[in-house]
Amino acid sequence: MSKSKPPGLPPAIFLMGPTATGKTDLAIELCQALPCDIISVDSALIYKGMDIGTAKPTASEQAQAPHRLIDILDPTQSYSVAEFRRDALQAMSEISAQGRIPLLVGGTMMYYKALVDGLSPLPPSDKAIRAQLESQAAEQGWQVLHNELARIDPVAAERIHPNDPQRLIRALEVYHLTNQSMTELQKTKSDPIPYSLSQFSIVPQDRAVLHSRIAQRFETMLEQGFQTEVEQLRARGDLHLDLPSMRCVGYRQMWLYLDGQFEHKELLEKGIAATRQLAKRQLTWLRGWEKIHTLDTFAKDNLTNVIKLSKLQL
RNA sequence: GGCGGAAUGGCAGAAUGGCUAUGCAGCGGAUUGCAAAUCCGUGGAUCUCGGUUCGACUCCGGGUUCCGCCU
Repeated sequence: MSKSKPPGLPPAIFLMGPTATGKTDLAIELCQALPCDIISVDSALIYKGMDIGTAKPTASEQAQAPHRLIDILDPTQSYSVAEFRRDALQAMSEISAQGRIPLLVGGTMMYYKALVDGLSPLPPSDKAIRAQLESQAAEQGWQVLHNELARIDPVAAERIHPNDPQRLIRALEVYHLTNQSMTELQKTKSDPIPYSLSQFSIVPQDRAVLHSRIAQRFETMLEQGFQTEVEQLRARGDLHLDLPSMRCVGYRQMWLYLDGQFEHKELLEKGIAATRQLAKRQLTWLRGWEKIHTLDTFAKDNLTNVIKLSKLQL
């Protein structure tokens, strides 16, 4: 073990990137070359029974390289960034303790963000308060809630748009739960991540190529029985479109298709478009990301480069 | 071949003489316990040639293409 960094922080590797760019393949190669253990950073792979539509690593891929934080929840459940951060840090410390390197792989960029930068001591969500705020909005309109937020937390109201129910509810919820404004609480932040990070993203250089890979992959999912997978989830009877799991890209569109909301041709269009939009948002996160090495999906020397660039910080 | 109808942005689709809708897709951005979520912003069009008119997506004529019906 080499140790060139005075603080002696253990190493960790991040492999980020939009959907359909080859993260899993490279991660498995890395595991064969370095003493790495994979931690999934993906808000959809956490769900059991959602395999085809999430492009979950196959059984044989997982046999080659076990992934942590996959299949940890039932689709009726929900997860959160804070839970992810807790679970990921736990897994990272276990891996490091064994003298191995945590390799974080996935595309849920807010999870990475929270992991690297930490979170503020905000309270967890509260179902009852959310339900109450939502019914208030249904009666009085979201503008009323926004006005209320402007009174208790003008700074947050400034940046949260009145049409953004998710953030509006969260900001009000925080206040109701703590009697302090979100802005006040966000002045405190948890410690930075105690690892020496090597961060990579993998992306095809040409957007058109990314788009065609996305289209191809969605069609492959259909061939692999994606419709049946969603039919089975529907048949359980306890799932619905308001659950985070069923709002995942592809699942939502398939659900609506099975409801008879549109034709098969539109399913294809809408599923692919939703995936492209996801990729675009992921690219937006990546564009401003600090200390990142960008790899090209089609480069032949990605493995070599990751090893070389990671060692610089080991 | 004849008759009728239609041609508007990548797609769908309004506007019948004077402010060039709108939706979807695309593109850019935001992002602190649902994030594969949620939200914000945004370029781009009247098939072609001529005519009428102060002014044409709109009215008239020629052409082209498409659709339907008939022979």
